[in-house]
Amino acid sequence: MDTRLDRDASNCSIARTLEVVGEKWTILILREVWYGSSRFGDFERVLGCPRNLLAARLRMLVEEGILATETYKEPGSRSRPKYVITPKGMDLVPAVMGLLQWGDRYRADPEGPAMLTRHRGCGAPVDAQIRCERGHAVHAEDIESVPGPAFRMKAAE
Amino acid sequence: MDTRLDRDASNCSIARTLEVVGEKWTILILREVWYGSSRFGDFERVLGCPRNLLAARLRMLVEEGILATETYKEPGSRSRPKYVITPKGMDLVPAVMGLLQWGDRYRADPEGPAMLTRHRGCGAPVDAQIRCERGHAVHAEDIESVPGPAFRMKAAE
DNA sequence: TTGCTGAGTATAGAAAAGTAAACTCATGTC
DNA sequence: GACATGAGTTTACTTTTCTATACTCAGCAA
Repeated sequence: MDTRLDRDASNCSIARTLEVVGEKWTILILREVWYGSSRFGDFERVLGCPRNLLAARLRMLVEEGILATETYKEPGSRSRPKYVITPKGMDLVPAVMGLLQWGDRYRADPEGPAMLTRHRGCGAPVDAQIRCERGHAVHAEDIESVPGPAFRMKAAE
Repeated sequence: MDTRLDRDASNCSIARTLEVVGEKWTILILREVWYGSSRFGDFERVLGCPRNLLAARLRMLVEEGILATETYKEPGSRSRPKYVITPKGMDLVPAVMGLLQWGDRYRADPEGPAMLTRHRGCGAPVDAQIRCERGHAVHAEDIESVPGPAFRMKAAE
């Protein structure tokens, strides 16, 4: 007899996001798209990712609507596919900025980061931060997590 | 002969962060810590994660300084270890908030999210966003990535 | 018509993760 | 002293993921 009064952790937005972007290479592919890559060969060369995994990840990202395919044509060659980011993909930027920022703080080279991110136009460095709807900057310790509409408990076994 | 004039992608803060938190279960363990779990048995029960992997991930998170061990004592039992988050671990919150937010937007149940995050005290919902040092809210499209102090090109092969 | 190129597919082997169960170890209760 | 408990470790096996390399395929060019 075992009364498990635990929160049902399968019903979680973090876990569900990780189902899409949690596999190896996926976030690094997106990073390369942000940095300007768009072709199969670009990703392969810069990332050193195996071709079959690269093909599988790109296919999945397109199916999920995070990337979309377009075509390009080099003079003297036939049309080939390229990959561009969609608005749904752009919405992953805050999460990846958070990872970037943590790495810059705790795992960068002694000289500093390899890439800097700036606000285009104003030129000032950018960072990911947490704000509440009223515009206050929120410290991580001041975030309160409360059950939402889809909150469920685990079934007893 | 192969002149690779590619950016050296190994020297990247995103990739380095993923080396620490990119394995399966790691971020979910941190989520449980934020939601209040601290004991080996809590994680095992709520996550359904295999014990050997759980032990390995906890050990790694402690080695990295993201979690720390303390002891607790139930009356009538001996002291046992528990896991608490460190400031270095709290600095991962913006990244995980970004993942949570994306999942809430694109992969939540029809009724809505399972958990809501609020600013303690003011009570307003919080979200991860990108700002520049001058305080402007920055759209993902307006982020410019430029080479930083540790920028390197790949060696030609 | 032979070769070249970019974008894949196919396949085989290695590594990691998942599953399940047994075992250890310290200490507190009966 | 015998047993219970939480926090692991160990072992054995299956499945999935990762890596590396070879192969295919379409169209352009010589």
